[in-house]
Amino acid sequence: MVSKGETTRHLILESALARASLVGLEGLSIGGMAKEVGMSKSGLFAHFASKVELQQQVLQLTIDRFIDLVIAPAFRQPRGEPRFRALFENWIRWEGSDWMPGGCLFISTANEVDDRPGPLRDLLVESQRSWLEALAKAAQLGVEVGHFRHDLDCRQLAYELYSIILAYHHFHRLLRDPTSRTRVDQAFERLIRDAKP
Amino acid sequence: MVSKGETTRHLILESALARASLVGLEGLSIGGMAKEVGMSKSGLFAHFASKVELQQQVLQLTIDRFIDLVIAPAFRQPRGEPRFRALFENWIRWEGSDWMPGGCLFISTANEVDDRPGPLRDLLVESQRSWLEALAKAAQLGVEVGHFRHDLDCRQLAYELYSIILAYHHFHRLLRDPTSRTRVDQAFERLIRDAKP
DNA sequence: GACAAATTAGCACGATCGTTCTTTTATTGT
DNA sequence: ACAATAAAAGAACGATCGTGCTAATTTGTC
Repeated sequence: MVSKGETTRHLILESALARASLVGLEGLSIGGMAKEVGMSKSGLFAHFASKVELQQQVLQLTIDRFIDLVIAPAFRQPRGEPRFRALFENWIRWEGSDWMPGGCLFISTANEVDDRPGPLRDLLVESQRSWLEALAKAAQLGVEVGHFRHDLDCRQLAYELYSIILAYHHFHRLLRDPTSRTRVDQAFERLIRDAKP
Repeated sequence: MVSKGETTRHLILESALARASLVGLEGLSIGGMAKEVGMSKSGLFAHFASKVELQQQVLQLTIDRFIDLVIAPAFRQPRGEPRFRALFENWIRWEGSDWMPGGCLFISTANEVDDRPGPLRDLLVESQRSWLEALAKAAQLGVEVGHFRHDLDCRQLAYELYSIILAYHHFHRLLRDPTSRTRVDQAFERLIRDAKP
């Protein structure tokens, strides 16, 4: 049976994740989170060794969820173009997840920690690296299967896929541009077209 | 003659801009800035009506500088591909300005305010819109001059140019990827190639 | 249902936050 | 140089920050 402590710890992390998406990981405050889950500051804090520990756990939870919702289902698609497309579509859906009401936590955290060495930065950098690796690998499989050209620069393709997602996030969330979804789709099709033999 | 007050106000804004690039506009604190310019909290604060007023002035200063360093020099280039290339190159240089040691203030501010209505958000959104307008206009001139194809979607081109710059920022600053400059150049060339007749 | 262990609350700490006063110091125009 | 004015400092405010301690409460086990 799962202990009470674990249950409330997950509850706290869940609430913190939603909040962090709005105000950033650095913007989280113990008092604010305590109010949101309806318990005392010290009662909440007792579940973690420090604030940065809590932030790490929130980020790790987000990483795990990204694997579950974006990567894993895509890797159940046939290798090559279908899988690559699934990665794109799941990623776009991820950006609009309703349990991240303030937008992608990875992107906002990246802007917070890119100049602040520490465990948060390390965790994010490592996860981003392996995500890029996965993207490049999926493209490479597309080459081997014959969907993409043989001289395709797979890492470059990963870079450009990443770039159009970042722009989607930027335009959609900051400018509230209603055409942002169409724009990212067009950019993706151009990406695929140029990757074909 | 320029008054003493104006001089120190500019000094404060200059220091605040560098600091904001590292910690974000929201991360600025009156006490911290006072220490950095070597004056008292209240002495510094007396130059502004409120903190958000100071933040607005920092952002406006950055906007003015962007016009001076990126837009204006590019618009002195011949219209068409040369001007479009100049916009790209100046923009890339902008991202590495040494007076913004923590990276582009527009990008970090975008992530901070995209869910927080207020004067900061309004100012940023408006400036970003007109920047996109300027990019699309430059592309349109390229069409009229015959450097780009007649059926080119200029706004889409602006979107994709923006996207590769965002990725450059992300990879360069978070992952410290040494290939990021090569990647963005390759992406830009692909952009230009696809835009040609 | 009693006992041990785990979980939560209450309270206080030093520090820092933005902001408002009053007082002192420096600059300006004549 | 002197008076008028602008600029900077000093001190204090209520609030909130992360964190440590102790006491009360709830949970799981026999």
